[in-house]
Amino acid sequence: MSNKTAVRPGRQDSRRPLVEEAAARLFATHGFHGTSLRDIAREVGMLPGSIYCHFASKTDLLIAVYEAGVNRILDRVEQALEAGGGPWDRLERACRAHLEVLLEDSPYAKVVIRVLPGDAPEVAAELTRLRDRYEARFTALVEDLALNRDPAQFRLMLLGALNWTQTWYRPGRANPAEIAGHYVRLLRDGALQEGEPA
Amino acid sequence: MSNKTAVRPGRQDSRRPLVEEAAARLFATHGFHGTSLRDIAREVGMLPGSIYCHFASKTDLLIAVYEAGVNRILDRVEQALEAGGGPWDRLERACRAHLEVLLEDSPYAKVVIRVLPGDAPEVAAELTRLRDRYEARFTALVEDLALNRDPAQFRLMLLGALNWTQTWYRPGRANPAEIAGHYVRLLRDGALQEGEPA
DNA sequence: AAGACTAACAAACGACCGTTTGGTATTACC
DNA sequence: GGTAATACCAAACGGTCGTTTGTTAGTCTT
Repeated sequence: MSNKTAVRPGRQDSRRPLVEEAAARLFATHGFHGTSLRDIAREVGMLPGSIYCHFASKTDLLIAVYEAGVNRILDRVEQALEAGGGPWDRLERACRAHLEVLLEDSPYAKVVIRVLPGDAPEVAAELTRLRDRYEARFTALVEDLALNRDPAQFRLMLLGALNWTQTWYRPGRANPAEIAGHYVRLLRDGALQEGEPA
Repeated sequence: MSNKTAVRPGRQDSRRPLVEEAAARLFATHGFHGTSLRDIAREVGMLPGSIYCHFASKTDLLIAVYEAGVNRILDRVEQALEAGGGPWDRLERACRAHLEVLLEDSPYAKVVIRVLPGDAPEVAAELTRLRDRYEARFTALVEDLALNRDPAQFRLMLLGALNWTQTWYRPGRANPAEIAGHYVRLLRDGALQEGEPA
């Protein structure tokens, strides 16, 4: 009776990525405390205890998702910046990439924005460190604008507005490209310069 | 042995406000799922079951806190608008009031921003309705600006940036008045008009 | 082919969860 | 002063939580 081989894949961590992805999806939609290991296990069709074959604890799983999320945002933004261009163009493309991965592509990215470091106090410092890796990239982009003053407030305002989109965004209305365009244009020119005067 | 009267206040709901306030504080810092009724009860020195003398369920308690939070933000903003002024001045004062109550004064307000309606699916519609009460007030303020286009994106960007401050704000750095001033000025004039050219 | 290794199961652990029940002491009302 | 109402205690309910333990079945190495 050997016609049912490959049911158990054995050594190669085959289902680890599946666990991670299910966790990302559930953390993104229900939050960290709102998701149980049993929910995650059910999603990939295994038992709760089996998760510990791949992750030492629930918070370890969160860290893995968090890190993957930051990497995905960074990769996507880096890729969007390869085309070069002026500092304002580059900033807008970075914002567009940020919103695309956050709102449409990746539940991993959603977790980075949705789950606060304080949700897992024991690893809060680690999560903050991961978040800061991305914020640093954004700081550099804003510095390139060579603003006369308050680049920090500029950065905080833009990043805050971008991240908050997750609470109201629904597919079908304004898309990430349009939102990024609006936001960067507003910050650059101001609302008083927008559009043609009637 | 009647020299210890007034230990039990009896009929008048004396400790109900205490329960509500403790819940607001804990929901604000640890989130809805991260706070147990036992945590709340311990904070006010009573037993978990006793909370049900005042609230029918944990989600009912959340609704009460949520409603109080929205009312506090609305009251504070309304009060800040009494002084009149031009539409841009009024908007800045509203933002300042919003940030003051959110960042410094009231854990109730923090809950409205921190806790997402989806955290309590059974009452999500009710929580969204409460949130919308405030957003509507803000929409009116933006309409008064008579912008040429995209008042919706303008409102979403400003409100998003304001609400996100809760994730990075620490007392001692920029205060609410300064943040509101920066944000509104940026949105009105744009970063290119900021400061004196070197 | 034998042994080391590991993904996963099966089952349980103690702790904690939101909630309920019943009793008790205090207060307000007629 | 008797009675109803209430704020709270005391204790438990069933359920779920993150996690652990022991075992089984398959793969990889040699």
